[in-house]
Amino acid sequence: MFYITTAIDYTNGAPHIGHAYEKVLADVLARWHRMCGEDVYFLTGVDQHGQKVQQKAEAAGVEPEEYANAVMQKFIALWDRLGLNYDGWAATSDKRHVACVQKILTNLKEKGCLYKKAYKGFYSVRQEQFLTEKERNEDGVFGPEWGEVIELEEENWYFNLSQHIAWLREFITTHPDSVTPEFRRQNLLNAIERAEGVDLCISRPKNRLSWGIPLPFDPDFVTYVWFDALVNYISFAGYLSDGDPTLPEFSKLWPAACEVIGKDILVPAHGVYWYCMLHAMGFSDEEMPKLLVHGWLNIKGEKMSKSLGNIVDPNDLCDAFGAEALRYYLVRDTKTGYDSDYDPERLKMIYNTELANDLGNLCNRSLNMCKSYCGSVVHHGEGDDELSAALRTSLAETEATFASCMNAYNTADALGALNTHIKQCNAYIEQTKPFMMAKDETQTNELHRVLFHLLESCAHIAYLLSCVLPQASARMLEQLQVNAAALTPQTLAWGLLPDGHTVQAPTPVFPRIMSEEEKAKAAERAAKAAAKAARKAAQQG
RNA sequence: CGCGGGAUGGAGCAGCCAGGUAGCUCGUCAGGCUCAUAACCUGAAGGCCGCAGGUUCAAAUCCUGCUCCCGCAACCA
Repeated sequence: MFYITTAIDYTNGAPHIGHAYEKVLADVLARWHRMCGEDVYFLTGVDQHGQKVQQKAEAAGVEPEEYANAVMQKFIALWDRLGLNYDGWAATSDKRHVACVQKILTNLKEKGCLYKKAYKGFYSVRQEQFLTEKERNEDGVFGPEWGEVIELEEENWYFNLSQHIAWLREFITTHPDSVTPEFRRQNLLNAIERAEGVDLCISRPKNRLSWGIPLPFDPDFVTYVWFDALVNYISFAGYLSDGDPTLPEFSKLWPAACEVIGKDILVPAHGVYWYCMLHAMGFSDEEMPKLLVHGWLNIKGEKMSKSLGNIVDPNDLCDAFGAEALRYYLVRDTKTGYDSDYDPERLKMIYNTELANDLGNLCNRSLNMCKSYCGSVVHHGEGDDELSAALRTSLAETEATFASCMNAYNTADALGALNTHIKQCNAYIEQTKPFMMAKDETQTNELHRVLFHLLESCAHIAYLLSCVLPQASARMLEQLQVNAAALTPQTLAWGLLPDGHTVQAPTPVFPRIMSEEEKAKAAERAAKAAAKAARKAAQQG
């Protein structure tokens, strides 16, 4: 079982391209493992509780639940548009989740992991949190970013996080695959050193915050939003569900093979709180989830933020370039784990070169030659030649590289490998010149062999791309008349197209995206080439 | 000495862990082709691999020092 989750998005604002990146990455990985014949469960959702949602709702004059659900619809609509194929939807106001969180809290209290104590300190009304000495600025005062700061004494419930830190350090140290990439794991280890000796406050007084899950043993409090949100990975996997038929069977899913999160919520939320929560619940080292930590998409080197006003709406990109172009860009032009720069010019460039010019054009010209020269019937042809043998070797190597990269979450290099083979196919056409062979009846056999090699390559590529471009892939396979339902990357072998197989006439799957200016420039270049050809013809004549 | 990421031809990146002719994509220039989505193929120009030392027969790669950029308060993946 490959159980993959994403961070659940906070419903206090509309989704942006960063949200889309994480979900597309997870969807691509989920689809890949599904292709490989594994049982896959892909969970994503939204984090609805907490102070900020309550505040936004108050400002909008609606109930928090209504507000959270309205924002949730924006996320769902975007995920639909981007073709996310998730199996479970984790919305934290879901009754099943609430029940699970409360059971966990009850269990932890019975185990003695929770305690109530009074805390007196400086409290930021705006940020709704107690401040520590670290929050003081150089002048020894709390800066204006905290708004009004008052001294407050308050009782709250605490989770004995500090009791688990020694175990956590040992676990992370001895489990190199717990956090990917490696340098993020080092970040976490550094953070653990600093996290010592502090317990986690897991409650908020109801008079301050009502939009949350009530503590089952103390009705004056609701659960701290992180303690609530992190539980989604197990609550929606069926943990403590008493066989609820609307939820999966927990023992089949857990532990998660891959929890996809952003770099900002590794420390302390996932790397410290979550692992320690699970440890407190009684999960063993072998039952800990693995974290895949991705970087951020920056805008021209700057962090994307509401305050800078450089937020990118994925819906606009879908309008301009199409959802699949965006999917391809997000997993092709980012190195998983590291920050990348978002640049719409690059999105267009990559789409035009790799999908339109290289792959789309390859499929189109190959199918077109098959139609014109062979009545759209694929013949294997007798014998062999060096160029064709090299092409088959290239394809086999490409498929191996693609698989190993995808298994290592390295989507960029997986797609890069495919593109390299696509380029080789285009070069193979120039080298073998099937369009010349078609004019010579004695070369029919060679022509058949070349076209078969091209179309067979197209079929393999289209199939492998289905985890990134499900719709475009389906259209290519349709034109190639290949049923990919029973295929797996492991059993993918030469000969998908049987001798005598009939394909369809081509229709471009990836039309080029060009502005009027670019069209004019291209026309100018074409005119120049035509003039040159004419001049040459005149010279020869 | 707070932590971490980065600095490689015009742009974006790989190579560094396991030293040995500096690679990829885009762009530019020239040539070729005509099956194709004004697409494709070939070739060329363009880099003292941030700076300074050191180790070595040999350093983008290892070591030391330094400079610069970006994150680490909030909005926020």
